[in-house]
Order: sequence, then C-alpha cells, then structure tokens
Amino acid sequence: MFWVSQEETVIDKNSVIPIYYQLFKLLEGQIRRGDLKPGESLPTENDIAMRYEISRMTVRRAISELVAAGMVYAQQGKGTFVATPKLDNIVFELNDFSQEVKKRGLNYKTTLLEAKIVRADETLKARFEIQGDDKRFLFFRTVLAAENERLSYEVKYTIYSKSKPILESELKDPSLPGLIAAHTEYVPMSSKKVLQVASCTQEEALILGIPPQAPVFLIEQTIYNSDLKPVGWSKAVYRGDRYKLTSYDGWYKKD
Amino acid sequence: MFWVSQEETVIDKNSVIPIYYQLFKLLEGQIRRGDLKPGESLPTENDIAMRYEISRMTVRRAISELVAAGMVYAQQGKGTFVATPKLDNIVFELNDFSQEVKKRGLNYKTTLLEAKIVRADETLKARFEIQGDDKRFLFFRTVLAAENERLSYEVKYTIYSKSKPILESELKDPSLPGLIAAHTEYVPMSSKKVLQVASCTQEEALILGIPPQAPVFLIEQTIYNSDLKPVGWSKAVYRGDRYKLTSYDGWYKKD
DNA sequence: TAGTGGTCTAGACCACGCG
DNA sequence: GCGTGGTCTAGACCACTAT
Repeated sequence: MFWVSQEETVIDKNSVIPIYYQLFKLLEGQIRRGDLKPGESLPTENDIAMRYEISRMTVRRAISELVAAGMVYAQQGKGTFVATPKLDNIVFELNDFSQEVKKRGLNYKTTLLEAKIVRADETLKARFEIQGDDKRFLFFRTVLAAENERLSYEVKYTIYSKSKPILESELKDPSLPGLIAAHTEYVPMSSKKVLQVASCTQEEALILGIPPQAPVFLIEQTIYNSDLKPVGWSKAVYRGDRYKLTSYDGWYKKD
Repeated sequence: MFWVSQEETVIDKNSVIPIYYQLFKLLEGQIRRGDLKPGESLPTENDIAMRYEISRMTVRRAISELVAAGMVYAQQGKGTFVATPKLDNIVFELNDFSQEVKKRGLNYKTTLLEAKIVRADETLKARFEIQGDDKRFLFFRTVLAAENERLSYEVKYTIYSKSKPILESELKDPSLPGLIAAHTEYVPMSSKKVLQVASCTQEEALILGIPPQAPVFLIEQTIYNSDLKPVGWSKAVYRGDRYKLTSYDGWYKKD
C-alpha cells in the first residue's frame, strides 16, 4: 500500500498533545465522517504505525480508546472493524437529584424534618439482615425544596453507634453514605438503588403539596459495607411533574 | 524498600493468564481486603515492577484497569492512591425492556396493532425538525405482553421512503433503529431517551388493562442520524406495577 | 504459512509536585 | 533536584484466523 496523500495528515510528533490522542481523533473523525463505514476494517496496526512513522504500541493506545468509545471492535487474527452504533441501551445517569437541581442554578434547600433514635422493628431487622432486638437505628426525615417548592421527601436509616455522636453541622445536607461514614464504624463500599413509579400516599402528598395519588418517582437505596452487610437504607419520593431522566446513546459526540 | 515476603506472591510469568491481569487481580484483592485503604498510596510503578520482576509498562496496564474500575486514581508527580467508593451516582441500565422480560424467561410477545402511512402534522414536523408538507411518515402501534399480561404500549414514527417497502416479516418485533435502517436511507447513529412518570390516559388504561390514572413509566425516544437529524421518534408506556429499574454503584463485585 | 491483534520488555524522555 | 506518573519506542514472541 502506498500513499500520494496531499493532506499532510496531521500527526505532529512535537505537539504537546499526545500522539495517541491525535491519532484517536483522526480515526474518530474518519469514522464519523463516513470515510470508514460500519463493518469496514481499519488499516492494520502495522500499516498505521508505518504510515505515520510511530510505534505500534502508540497505535494500539489510540485504537483502545476507540474500542472504549464503542466505535470499533478488534478481533484477534482478523482485524479491527468499525462498529454499528448500539442504540438499544438505556443508561439513565445522574449525579444525585440534588446535584441536578444545583446544576440548574436554582436556590435549593434541604430541610431536616426529624432526627431520632429508633428501635429495630421487624421491617428494619429484615432490611438490615439483623436478628437481635438490641440494635438501634438513626432515623432521618428530610425534604428538598427549590425556589420554595418542595420537590422530594426522603427517609433514611442507619445503624446507631453510641461512640459516634451526631454533630449539628452534619445535619444540614445529610447524604446517606456521608451519615454512615460519620456515625458508624462502617465504610460504605457499594450501593443498590431501585427506581419505581408509584402513586403518592396521603402523607407524601401533604408534605410535597401535590394531589394524593399523583405519580411519583420512588427510589429505595441500600448501602453496603465491604462484607456486603447492609449499613444504610433510604426511601426517597420525587415529584413526577418535576423530575425526568435523560439518556444519550450511540456515538453521541460530547466535545 | 526490601522484602522478606514469605507469601510467594503469585505472579506466574508462564501462565496463560496475562501478567497484567494477574497483577490487577492481586492489587484489587489487596484493596478489597483492606490491606490498602482509601487514601493510601500504592507502591510506585517502579517498585511494583522491580518487586515482581516485570516491565513497568505491564504494571501500568494493570493499574489502568484499576483506574477504569474506579478503585484507584493516579496523580502525576505524586503517586497512585486508593479511591473512596463513590456512591452518589445513579446509573439505571437495561438492554431494552423487552430483553429484560426475555431474561426472566417469560413467554413474551409483541403484537402489532396498527401500521400505516401518515401525513406530517404540526407536532410531527416539529419533532422531526421538518418544514414542508410533502413528507410522509410510517406509523406503528405495538403492544408487548408476557404470560398473557399486557405490559407496555408503544407508538413509533419514522420517515417514509417509497423506495424501501415494508416486509411483512420485519413487522414481528420492530425496534425503532431496526425499522429506520430497513425502511429509510438513514443510518441511526445516536439516540436520546427521556424517562418520566405519568398517570396513564384512558386509552392506555384500556390497552394495558389497568385502572385509569394508574402510574406508568413513560419513555420518549428520538433517533438521530450522523448529522443529528431526527429520523425516528417513539413513545412507550410501561405499567408501573410491573417494571422497576435497578442500579448498582461503588465497588460492586461482578465476578 | 502468512497476517492479524494481544502481550511484554527494557529502555528513554517528559511534565508535574514537592522540598 | 529528585521522585512520581505520562508518553513513546523498537523490537520480541504468542494466539488466533484464514488460505
């Protein structure tokens, strides 16, 4: 294969931008423009290395970025091929509903309605996979409001430790993992969240100022320590008319 | 730094398992066991390379896997440190509601209620960012049922091309990207989905066999081609009492 | 057997953080 | 200035695919 290329193809070895990144962008552009179409094969790693007079390892680094982006796939012994965009995934992603509100630049405020120590009832014992009756739990009820409108209501439980007192300052915006790290000897390691839709209860309707039976998001969260022991549990209700989740898929361009 | 280690630490250079992967697992285990705690630094890349008599590039490959897993982070000039598990993300992920049903091993079936060619009204023209009145669209209404219970109802639109006839066989389980690829000259490249909660309409209640006003998931999807031109649109309604989304976060162990 | 991607090496130089 | 991680090289051998 030989080249009479007149487009002096843009790898600047003396640039501060890493070579692998320049090459990644170059190949990405060829794929997005359609110079390389789904199913077609990229030049071999050796071809690319020789073409641009760079090391094959550097070529591999660039290609591995394309693989990570889902734009190509490699097959040992065969070659590297342009992928077909996968559009059948749904990945709803957000950093926390309250951060979402923050991002929109609204005045938001978390209000602590109640904080107390409670005994274990059967439901709690089941949720925390605990047997004895001696355990006590910290219990919180909070409301999130933005622009004087109440948006969500949350109850949280975590295991109570006498030795770790609650500081007033920490009650301002208590996230569940934060509470656990501060008031128990446990280290939060993983969490499970389940999202459902529901009609809100009478109590929730009153707190959020919406009609009874109004549709709401409901997120139940369980926090685990490194032994997969549940060390925190929360249930949050979000107004259905104020929240939505957005998902982008395929070769969506971010930059 | 010197070593009197008696635990002959398990890097087998002649194994079929790549060295970088062995090292990745070794370090991952040390972190999960708590030998290395959040905030602590890993040995330097050179230390690890010398300790196990392997190349520094191989060490870097192992560490980059840890970085990708969110378990460590590297800081140029300082070192590599064990991360604190981030538990404030919510990533709801599924491969498609119908695949979800499939996974549960249920008998599921997609039924085509209606398929026709429609003219562009104002709403459609807005959704497809189109101006003239000459455009026509393919319109589909489908229902998904499992174990003889109707679970979801979906309407789909895509731009109509005379030259690409609809094959009967393709109507059995028509996914929106599939329809677009088959019946238009467009290549689906990216999609945007918005998830909301709602109370179902009278029509939806009848179709799904649930009470009017019952809470439902509502997913609106727009498919784009490489020019970010909308080439498909759908709206799906899912029974709130039959669907939920689950999210795992932190150092959740998969294997 | 030839060609592909996958792993690995033993160096090198650089940018950055810190004392 | 020194130690750290970040990039890059010019080879090497291997596993896999195709012919």
